[in-house]
Amino acid sequence: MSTDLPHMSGAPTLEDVARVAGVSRATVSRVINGIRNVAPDIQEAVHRAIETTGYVPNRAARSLVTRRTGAVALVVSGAGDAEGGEPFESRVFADPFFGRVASGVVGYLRPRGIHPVLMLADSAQTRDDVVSFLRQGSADGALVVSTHGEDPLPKLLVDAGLPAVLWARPARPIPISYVDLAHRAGAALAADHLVARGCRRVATISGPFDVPAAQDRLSGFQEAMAGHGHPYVPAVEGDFMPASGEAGMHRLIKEHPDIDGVFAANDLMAQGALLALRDLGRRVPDDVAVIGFDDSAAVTCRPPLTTVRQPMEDMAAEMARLLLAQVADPDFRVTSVIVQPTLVVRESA
Amino acid sequence: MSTDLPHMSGAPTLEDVARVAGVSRATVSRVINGIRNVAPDIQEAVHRAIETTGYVPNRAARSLVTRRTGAVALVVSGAGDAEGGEPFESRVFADPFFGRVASGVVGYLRPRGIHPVLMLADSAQTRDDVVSFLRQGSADGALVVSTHGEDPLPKLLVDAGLPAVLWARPARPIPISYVDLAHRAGAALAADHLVARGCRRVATISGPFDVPAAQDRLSGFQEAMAGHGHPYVPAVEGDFMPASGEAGMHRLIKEHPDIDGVFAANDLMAQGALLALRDLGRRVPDDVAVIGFDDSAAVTCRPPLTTVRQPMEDMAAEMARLLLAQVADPDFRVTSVIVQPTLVVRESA
DNA sequence: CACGAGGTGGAGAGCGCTCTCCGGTTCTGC
DNA sequence: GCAGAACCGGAGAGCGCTCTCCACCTCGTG
Repeated sequence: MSTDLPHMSGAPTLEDVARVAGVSRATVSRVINGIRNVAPDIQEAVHRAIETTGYVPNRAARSLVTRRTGAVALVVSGAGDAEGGEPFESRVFADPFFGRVASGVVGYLRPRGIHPVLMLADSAQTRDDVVSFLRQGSADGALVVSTHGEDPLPKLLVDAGLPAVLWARPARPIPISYVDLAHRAGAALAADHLVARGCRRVATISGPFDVPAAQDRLSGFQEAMAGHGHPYVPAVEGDFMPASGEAGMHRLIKEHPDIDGVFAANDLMAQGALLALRDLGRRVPDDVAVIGFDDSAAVTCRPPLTTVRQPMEDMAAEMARLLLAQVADPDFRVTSVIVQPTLVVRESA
Repeated sequence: MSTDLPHMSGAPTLEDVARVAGVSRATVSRVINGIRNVAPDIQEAVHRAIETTGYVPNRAARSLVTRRTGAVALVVSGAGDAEGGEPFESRVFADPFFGRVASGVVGYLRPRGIHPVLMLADSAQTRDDVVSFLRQGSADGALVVSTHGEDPLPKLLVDAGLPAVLWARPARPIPISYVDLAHRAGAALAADHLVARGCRRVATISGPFDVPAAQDRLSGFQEAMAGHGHPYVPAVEGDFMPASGEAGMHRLIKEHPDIDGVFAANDLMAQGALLALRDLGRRVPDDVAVIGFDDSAAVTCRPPLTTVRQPMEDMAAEMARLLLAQVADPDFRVTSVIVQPTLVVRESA
């Protein structure tokens, strides 16, 4: 249907549209970008010409001059040398956490016509790749989700002066925007609920101590319990995976057989804990109440998990919003957003 | 450390490197792209100049002339108007299926320095966006995962002459490359195993009838069972989600209380079926043997699921490989790859 | 020693777009 | 009725890169 122009090779360009519409390149550009006023009849002619030629602006040419790409990098950054030996990408994408973050990012970006470029950084080499990618002008900025607090990527980005927004507060203070959850407040919610429920012997399965969020959830929980008159809370360290929750639960019950309440630092570990409790013949929540964190895997558990909800999609969208603001205005100052969690009561506690 | 050049504004360009190295732009370009011979000492000088200037080639400028971007679109295409009302992106990214495909794609693309751009197409508008995106030259081709067989996107892509590779054979024949699993053979594997195990009353929980893969798994299973002397296999339709597996299992047991073997068209539904069987007090695998499909959620089930393994990561990598071949050589003919599944025996059957 | 072949670096023409000027036209106000 | 402002379209200079020519130089060969 776009064969009206007989002797044109390749994709139509602005020049072609201009010729068909009988105006100059500049005018077509103005119409397309809606910049300045253009007489209505000329606009009409240009639109018709675009229609007949099937013109689509060339992104490379455009971003060569505008210095904008309309793309952002969505980077998952962490260590690739896990014991499992499983490739980093497998672990990342298998994690429902990543899925929800991606969902929130895409939900915000898509209506704005911008798309995320998926990147993984799990080594010095790949971290440099991310920096190069941005410096090349392949994307306007980066949304970074680090799996470890000590991740060096954020600093590299800051040093290179590249727009970036982090998921979660970095372990060391860096002048960079981030979005995070009030983990301590969330953990306190869990503590309050367990105590209100009448639990007297409460323990916790923590996340890895080198993850700031895990630290906060642990200390927040311990503090809140102390406030309720329980200065000592047995704790075991997990790795946020179901198996570690299961193992942790077994250990806790072995060392403290009279436990009647458990707070797991995420739903996956809570799910593992549930499995362990069933194996041990303990009823949930009657014998042991269980509370998770994140509200990620909560409904697929048996019984459905009471959990501290982390609105990941909203937080991810907020990251995207901050990044775009930063890209649009280089003087945009570093801003951090702390989101409040809520307790979702289901059956496990 | 790159302040050696006092009066340079913005990022260093080829020109800057050339000046520092005392050669021409063309020579620097040749060194960077490794094209033609350049005298060793000059190469050395150029590399040093790149080092001191901190030069990174501008991607837009490069792709403007090469007509290559070094990016591919990873498109999830489906219907956005689900009953759930949940946004499309949430459902897509929550699905471990997508995670594994993404993992395979990234695993293949990353070592080659190319990155996938995440796109969702769930309406006529967004499908056009994908086509425009490619026509703009924002990506060199598309990897398309359709959630429904009748998805119109593949045809749009073919009509526009854009390089694309599909996950799974499209419902209507289209001249486009795809990678698919031998679903019927996989279902037969499940049938053989159930029969060999001694199951006499076998039923199946199918996927949505409008998904070609679900049809194939169903008919492949029925055919294989017929071959084993079981011409009639009770079947209920699910939607690949755990809840539908649970409901389906309840229905099957109600209508056929003596069932001793079940084949679910994916692991998620098998997981639901397991839940239902526990609620009903049936032991797995002693009373009822259960086989899933995909090997996606199999290990987190209780008991661990015997399942038909679909090597999704390998298949996704194969898609990427085909796409790059097609991008590199426009005359590359349409190729389809059919992957053979294997049976993974765990505890549930 | 002359001449052609082969190898190597430079000059310069674009790739398709945006955006700053500039010149011409139409309004406005006194 | 005219100066000045406001408006609007065109010309043209790049954005940073690749790549085709072309010029030059060094050999090898008859």
